[in-house]
Amino acid sequence: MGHTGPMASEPTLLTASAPHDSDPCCAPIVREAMSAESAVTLAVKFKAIGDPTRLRLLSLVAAHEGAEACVCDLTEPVALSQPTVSHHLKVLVDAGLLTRSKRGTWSFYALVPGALDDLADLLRTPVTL
Amino acid sequence: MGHTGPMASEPTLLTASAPHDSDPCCAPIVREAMSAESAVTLAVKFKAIGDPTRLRLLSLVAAHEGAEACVCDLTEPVALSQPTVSHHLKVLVDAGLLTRSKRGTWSFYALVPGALDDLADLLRTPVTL
DNA sequence: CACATCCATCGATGATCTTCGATCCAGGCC
DNA sequence: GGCCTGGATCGAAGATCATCGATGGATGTG
Repeated sequence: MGHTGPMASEPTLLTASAPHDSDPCCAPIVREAMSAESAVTLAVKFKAIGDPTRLRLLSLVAAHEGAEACVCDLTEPVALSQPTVSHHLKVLVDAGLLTRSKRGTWSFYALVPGALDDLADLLRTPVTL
Repeated sequence: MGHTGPMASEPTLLTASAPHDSDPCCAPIVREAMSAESAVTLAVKFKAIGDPTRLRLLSLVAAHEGAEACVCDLTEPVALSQPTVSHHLKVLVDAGLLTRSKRGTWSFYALVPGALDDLADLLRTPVTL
């Protein structure tokens, strides 16, 4: 589906700022630390885990036997209907955080290896302020 | 404001799963790796950075001179109105990611030290699967 | 073949969110 | 005091989202 890239070109959240200006406020230049496109791409991923249900689904999948789970494993713990769970799983797949593999009648969802770690790296502040 | 806690009691996203069951699907028990309350609390933080505008605001504040910025510094880079920028900043403050300090007429926003790193730690997978 | 199970997709509905102009409050300045 | 500026708050409009029941496709079973 084209979502398994290691998002190599993603800049870190905080790039170094250049020392500048001396006014107390409203400096004419404000260097844009993050491009608008990168923000959109990144926001999709963070928005995917910015929902309690999807956060629990992610956790349930990872904690499940074999680090994968099918939809029928997840509907009961989150107490939501099957279409709703399928919808949330699709969001997570589209965000590149989960993979779907069909075996027989079942669809098994599993964590994309390193996807969460990549997100974690982007949140790291480069220097302790 | 009560948002500067190090969220010590927050469990990691992925707790160890107990080996169990042998059916291919629909195991009767699925241990809940993350409580519903933790998911809600965490989702608030991730939802806060799950928006392109807020992601850029966070980045702009961090990259700004002195690692702080006022509203008038941010409206132009994100090309949004002042009320909208104030709203987004409030969301970030409520999520515990930014602090607001009023000096004179201006409100200066700055990163909460360690807040992003705490989020990053929660995303880390405990064991490489 | 007939039937059951698992699941994705399709509207629809109600809630939440984003954005704005208008307004109001607080400080600084004449 | 009067005036200006920075910013928070207040509705309101439009968009997006979460959730569901209903449906249909795909696979396995009798």
